Amino acid sequence: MPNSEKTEIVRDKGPEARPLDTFDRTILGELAVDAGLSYAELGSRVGLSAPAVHERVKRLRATGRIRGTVAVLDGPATGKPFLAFVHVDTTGGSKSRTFRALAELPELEEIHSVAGDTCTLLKVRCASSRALEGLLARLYAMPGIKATRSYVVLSTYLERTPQAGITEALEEPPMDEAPR
Amino acid sequence: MPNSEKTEIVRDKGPEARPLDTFDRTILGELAVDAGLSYAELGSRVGLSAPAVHERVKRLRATGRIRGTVAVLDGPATGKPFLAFVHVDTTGGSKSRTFRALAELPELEEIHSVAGDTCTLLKVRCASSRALEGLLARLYAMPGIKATRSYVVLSTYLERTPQAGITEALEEPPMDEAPR
DNA sequence: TGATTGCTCCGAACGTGATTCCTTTCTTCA
DNA sequence: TGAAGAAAGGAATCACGTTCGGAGCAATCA
Repeated sequence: MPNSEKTEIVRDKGPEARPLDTFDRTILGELAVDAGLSYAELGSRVGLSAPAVHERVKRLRATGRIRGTVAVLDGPATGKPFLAFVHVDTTGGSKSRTFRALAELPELEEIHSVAGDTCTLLKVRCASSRALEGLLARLYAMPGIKATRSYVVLSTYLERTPQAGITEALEEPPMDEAPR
Repeated sequence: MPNSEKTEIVRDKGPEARPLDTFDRTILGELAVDAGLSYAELGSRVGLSAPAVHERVKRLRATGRIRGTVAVLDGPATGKPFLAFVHVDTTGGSKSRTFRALAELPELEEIHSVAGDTCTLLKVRCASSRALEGLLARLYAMPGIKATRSYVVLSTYLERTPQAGITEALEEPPMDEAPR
């Protein structure tokens, strides 16, 4: 199972990283689904030896393609069966201070600044609707919070971390008005 | 590093599982942040020996508290810098067929059925705004899709998988109208 | 109160797999 | 055509996951 750091630090290449060949993308695809694979198994799936995939995974970590490996907890099974998305309207003000305070709560899973009819989108997972109420109360106690609109999740059909695959077909020009 | 299965199958206790003591919750908290910890390191952090935490992690897996361990990929670094949430209005119809088709796309990260002024909420990560356009085009080609409203993410301040912690204070009664 | 049962923890030993080293091969550039 | 760099494979080493046996502890029941 691909270990975190532990190997000597490989200098972060930053933006000068190469463009991800097929091997890399296959490795990423496998690890995004199950990071508990042995290098031998991973190697046989992508068609490389264990040391070779080890080298590539090390590089994928060093270049920031892999941010880390985590255990995925089950919300309901760990006491937080209640999931909601909260749109927030804010008036100007120091959003980063507010966000930092929110991020302290383990109930907050995502905080995005979005374009649309609201400013901010939160993903909240908590124990009950009462806990959401408590969270909203805290929200309104913060400066610059104008309004919220909550979407309570009734059932979840899919929930996963970023995947490696890219559907090329989505990029095709939608209209046939010859770009040039 | 906590391995997946591999150990003999421990009978899934289903709902009869115990209520998660402090050790369990600490272990979950650590693994939700970094699943690459060795059992020895994990043990020293929670105050147990390696075999003891191994036993507990095995149980946490068997009882479904831990759904799996995955590598967290970086969207921009893997070619998908564009993130959006799409609210979808559907008229009755077989949603599960539609959802299954959508889940095939690696661009789809989340599909929730929600309560509110829309029916469904999608989280989409793709290569560009054009790809989102292509995805919306596919959406409208599906039966029962009435309207969509998209929120394009400008910047992400927090994004993580479910955490183990629970903020008890959120559960406190919001009003002082003595329940009894 | 005392004995028994079950559970969980720890120390030590074992085996597997991660990690490294080195050689070979392929590609690229002079 | 020759040289240099990168990358993959094979083998060896080493760390860690995993198991085993025993001890401590709490709860149950006689």
